[in-house]
Amino acid sequence: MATPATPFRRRVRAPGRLSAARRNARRLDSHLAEKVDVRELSHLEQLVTTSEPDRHPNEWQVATAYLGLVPSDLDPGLPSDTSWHPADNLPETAFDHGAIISAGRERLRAKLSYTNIGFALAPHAFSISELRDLYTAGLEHEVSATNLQRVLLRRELLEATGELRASGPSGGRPAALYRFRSRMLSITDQFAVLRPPGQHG
Amino acid sequence: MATPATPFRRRVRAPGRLSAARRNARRLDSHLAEKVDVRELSHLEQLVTTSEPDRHPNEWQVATAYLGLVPSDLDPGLPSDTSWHPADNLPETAFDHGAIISAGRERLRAKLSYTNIGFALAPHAFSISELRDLYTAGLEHEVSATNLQRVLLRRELLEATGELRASGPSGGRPAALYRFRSRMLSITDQFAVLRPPGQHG
DNA sequence: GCAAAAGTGTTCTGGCTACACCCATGG
DNA sequence: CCATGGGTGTAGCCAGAACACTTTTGC
Repeated sequence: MATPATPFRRRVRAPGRLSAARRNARRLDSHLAEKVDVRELSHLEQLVTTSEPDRHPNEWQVATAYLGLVPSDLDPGLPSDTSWHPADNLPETAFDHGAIISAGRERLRAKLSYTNIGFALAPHAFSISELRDLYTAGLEHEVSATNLQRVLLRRELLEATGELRASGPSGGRPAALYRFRSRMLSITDQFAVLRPPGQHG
Repeated sequence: MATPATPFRRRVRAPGRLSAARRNARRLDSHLAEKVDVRELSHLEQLVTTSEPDRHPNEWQVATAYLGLVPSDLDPGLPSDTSWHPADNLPETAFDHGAIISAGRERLRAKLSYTNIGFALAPHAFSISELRDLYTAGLEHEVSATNLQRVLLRRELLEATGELRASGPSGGRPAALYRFRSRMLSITDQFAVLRPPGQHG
């Protein structure tokens, strides 16, 4: 996937500003909300905290990075000084921001395997191939819709809604729609791993 | 394993004090060192940062928890107001400390599967059954020395030193000694998982 | 009919677990 | 010689990957 319109994106630093994902450590709910409406985030978890004693002349500053996920059918508005960037086409980043972004992607990648975190990326109802695209982007490797469907059904993470999506202008069988059984993050399969193609397993 | 003398332990709060693992966020090297000599830690990684705006009347306090590992053949000295506790027989913990400790154990458990982090728990040279005890404690489930040996050799994490450990007073074949090939933490097998017994796979 | 997209049936794989068996030492 | 602890050989298992094939739509 060459990430044309990667379905998940991550807040990064806009020129001259800290993004919402990197505010000074203060009360989370009141300050992340300055940039993105936290209520639109389907998942939020802490990544790392860095202290940068040199930045400010009189006091140590502590910055905490968060990973926030947004369902693919939402596009939260941002203030004009902040913007979205596809995760694999980021502008230059300063300091350790590159490492933090890697950590975020890595965290998502891992949790896609053994938790139901997909619910945080997906709309309430979706076809398997739509979900496949989300997993492909999150896992950073190709995923087969065929197998994804069976893995997630076997694990009982998904259930069919009974609805069908009308087929597109070029035809094709209408897709059955599914939803996540639960929208609470939980470790559903402690030891499960989704491997990239070519890594037989 | 009912944890008789669990070979890994974790700093926890002693009455009326924060342990070294939970100091206020300041420069790490200078403040963890107040309690434990950081140079004795074979591994140190950040867990979570919590801000507790209510604790101090005039300022927000930010506390960062770390997971530090010590090789099983060392026993770092502590100040008299601090002490070691076996991880599954802890004194009462306050606030979110219980969750933080779980997070630490969980982190170790996960990394034992897909990294070479065992080097941080083990002495420089060890027998497989000694290592097995460390893995058993860290993974929190029984581990077969037989299979552990082969898994870690196949992954090329271990190498034989060529030395033998003299057999004990009750006899038994002398154990071959091994060492970790590398003592730098690295993700050696991204998709590997060590499962508990009874979870065929 | 034919292309496109979705879905099903089935086989294959490989890393890990399980288990039977062999080796070296002490007393 | 036998108990004890260490080590090897090999079979079994199963989640998930691979792939062939069937179903449903648009034109």
